[in-house]
Amino acid sequence: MGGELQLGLTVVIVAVAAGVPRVVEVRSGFEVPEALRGRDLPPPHRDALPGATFEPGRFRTLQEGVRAVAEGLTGVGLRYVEQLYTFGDRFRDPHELFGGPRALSVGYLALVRDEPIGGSGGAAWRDLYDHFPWEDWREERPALIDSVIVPALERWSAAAEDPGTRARRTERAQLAFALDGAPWDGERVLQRYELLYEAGLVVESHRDRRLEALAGVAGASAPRDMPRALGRPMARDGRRILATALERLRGKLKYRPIVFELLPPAFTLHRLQQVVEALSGTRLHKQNFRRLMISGGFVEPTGAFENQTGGRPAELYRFRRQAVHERTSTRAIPDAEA
Amino acid sequence: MGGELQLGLTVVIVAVAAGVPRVVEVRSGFEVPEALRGRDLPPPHRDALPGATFEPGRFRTLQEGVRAVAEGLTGVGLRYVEQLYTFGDRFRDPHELFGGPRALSVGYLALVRDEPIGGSGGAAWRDLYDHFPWEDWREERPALIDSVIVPALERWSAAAEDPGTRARRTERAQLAFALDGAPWDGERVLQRYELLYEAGLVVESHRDRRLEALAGVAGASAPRDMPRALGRPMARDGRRILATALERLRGKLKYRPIVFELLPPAFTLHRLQQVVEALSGTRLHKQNFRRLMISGGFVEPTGAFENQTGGRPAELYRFRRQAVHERTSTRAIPDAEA
DNA sequence: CCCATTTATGCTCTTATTGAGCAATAACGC
DNA sequence: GCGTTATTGCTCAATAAGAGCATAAATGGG
Repeated sequence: MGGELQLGLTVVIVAVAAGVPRVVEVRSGFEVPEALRGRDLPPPHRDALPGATFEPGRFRTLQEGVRAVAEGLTGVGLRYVEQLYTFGDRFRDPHELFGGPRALSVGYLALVRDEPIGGSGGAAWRDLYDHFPWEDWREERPALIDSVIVPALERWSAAAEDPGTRARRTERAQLAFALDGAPWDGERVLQRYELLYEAGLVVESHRDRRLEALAGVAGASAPRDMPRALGRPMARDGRRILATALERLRGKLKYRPIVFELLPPAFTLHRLQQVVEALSGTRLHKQNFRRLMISGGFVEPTGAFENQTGGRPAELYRFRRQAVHERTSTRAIPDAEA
Repeated sequence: MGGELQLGLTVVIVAVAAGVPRVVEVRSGFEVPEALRGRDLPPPHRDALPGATFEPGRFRTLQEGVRAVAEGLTGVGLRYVEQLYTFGDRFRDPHELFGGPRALSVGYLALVRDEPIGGSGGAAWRDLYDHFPWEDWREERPALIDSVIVPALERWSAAAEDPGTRARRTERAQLAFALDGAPWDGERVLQRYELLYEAGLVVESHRDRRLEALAGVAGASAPRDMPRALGRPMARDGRRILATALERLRGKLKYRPIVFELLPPAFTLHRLQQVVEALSGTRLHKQNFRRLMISGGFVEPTGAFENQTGGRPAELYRFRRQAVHERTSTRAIPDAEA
C-alpha cells in the first residue's frame, strides 16, 4: 500500500516596493503528459512559486534547503524564514493524476528587502494582489466583491439542493467576506481563497476538476459553466500556498516586529507604515501608528532626516532589536481604521 | 544526491482530566542496531508520541491519515485537529545515524474529551507536565527553576569561551525564563525546551550527542558531564514536538475558543476555568474569567445546576458555537493573574 | 437552629490601551 | 508671502482589563 512519495520545498518570498507587496515567481515547468497530447486539457498556468525537490542527503535541515533554493534562484538574502505548512492533499500536483508520485510540499515564508533579483533562473517579482484582488482594501472596499463575488456566492449557495448545505454555504460566505455587517477580517485570506475555490470562482478549481475527469478519478466530472474567474491563477496549488503565506504574514505582523526585515536599516515612519499597509491591505491611522511604534519601543530616531518627502522632512528611524524582549504590550501594529 | 526519505505522522493528543493536562503516549519501538549491541549505548527512552509512516496510497489528505492513526490507536474521537510543524532535522530519528532513511515527520495537535483509552495498542495517558515540570506555574513559580535551571544556565553561559557567545547565552536564558524581571511568558515553551536542550539540561541532548559520536558524525564527541536532567524524556524528538504542541495550544487558547473541544457539552464555569488553567499553566482571576466568557458570548447558561461543588451550586453552561463569528474582541481568555 | 465554611456570582473602581481628530511645524514651489 | 504637502505633538472619549469587595446559596458541625 506504499506508493511513491516525493517531498518538495516551496518558498513564498515577499518584499514591499513603494507600497506594492511583491512575490518572487518563476515560470511553471508543467508539461502535458504524453497520453493527453491534443486532448482538451486546461491551459497550464504559468506563474509558479519557486521550489525544488528536497534532497535528503544534502541538507541538515529543511530550512537550509529553503535558503539554498531561494538564495540560489534570486541572489537575494533571506532576512526571515518561517515554515508555513505542509501541503499534502492528493492531486495537488497534476502529475499524480497520471501515475506520478504523491507530491507533498513543505511551504515556507521568507522576507527580503526590496532588491532587484539577480539570479538567472527566470524569477521575477509580481504584485501579490494580482492573485488576490479582493484582499487589497487600502483604497476602498474592492469593487469586485459586490459586483462579482457576492452575487456569485449567492448563486452558489442557492444551487445547493440540501437546505443544510445551503445554510452552511451562506454562513461561510458571510463569515469569510464579512457580509453580515461584521468588520472585514484581513487575516482570513485562506478561508476566502478556499471558499472561492469551492464555489468555482477561481480558475484552478475548474482546471483541477477537468484534470481529474480526464484522469478518470471516480466521481469527477468536468465542470460545465465557467463563471468569471477571479485573480491571476497559479500553477498547482501555488495560490493556496500564497494565501497561507499572506494569512500568516498578516497575523504575525500584529504581534511580532517582522516588518523591519522588509526595510532598509533606516527608514521614515511613513515608509514603515506604507509597508505595513501594503501587507495588511488596510489603511492605518497615522498618528496612532507613530505612537505605537515609538512608545512601544520598536524604533528609535537616528537623527538624520529624509527631505524628498514633498513636505516637512521626515526623521529617519531605525529598528530597536531589543524591543523583541521588552514586549510589554503584545501588539506590534494598531488595528485598521474604521 | 538523493538518499532515501521516509515521511511519518506524529500526533499529540491532548485532554484535561480534573485539572491535569494529559497526552497520549505509546511505548517506543526503538531497537538497538545490530552493529552496536553491547556497546555503551544510551538507554532508549520509552515514552513516545503515537505516529505512523504516512502511506501515500491510502489517504487523500495528511489529516485523514492522522485521524486514522489516532482514532485507531485510542478509540477516542478527535474533536479538533491542527497541523503543527514538519520536523525534518537530520538525525531526529536515531536510525538515520546507522544508515536508515532520512525520517521526516509532520506533527499534529489533536484535542479530545477526557475519556478512557479504548484501543489495544498500549497507549496510555500521561501528565503533560511530567515532561515539562518548569511549565506549570499554577501553584507557584516551580522551585526547580531557581534551584536547578538558573544556576545551570549560568554555568552554561559562563562556560562559553567567546564573550559574544557568552552574552548571547545569557540573554537567551533571561528571555526564555524571564530572569530580567519580565513577566513569565507561558507561550515560549519551545524556546525554553530548546535552550535546555542546548545547555545539556535534558537527557535527550546527551543521548543524541552520544549516538552521534558512536555513529561517527564529524565533530561529535560524547559529552562528559551529565548534570541533573530535567523532566521525563521521550524517544526521538518527541519532547520537541510536544513542546511545539503546548506552545501552539497556549497561543491559540488566547484568541480562539478551542477549550470547549476538551469539555463535555455542559460544564460549570469553574470547570472551564480549570481546563484553561491546566493548559496555560497559570492561575486566572475567577471573576474576570467569568466576565469574559459571558460578556464575550462564548457560553450561555443551560438552566441546569451542578451541586457537587462543595459550596453553592454552580450553573451549567454550554458553548455557543456562533461566538466564533461574532469575534468582537479578539481575546478568548484573559491574562494570567499577577 | 445557628454558624462557620465553601464555592458561585454580582458589582465597582481604577488604570491602561486605543480609536479618532484638532492643531502646529517645517519643508517646497510659485 | 502663501498655498501645498507631509510630519509631528497633543487631547479626548470609549473601552477593555486587572484587582478586590460583597453577597448568595449550598454543606456540615455544634
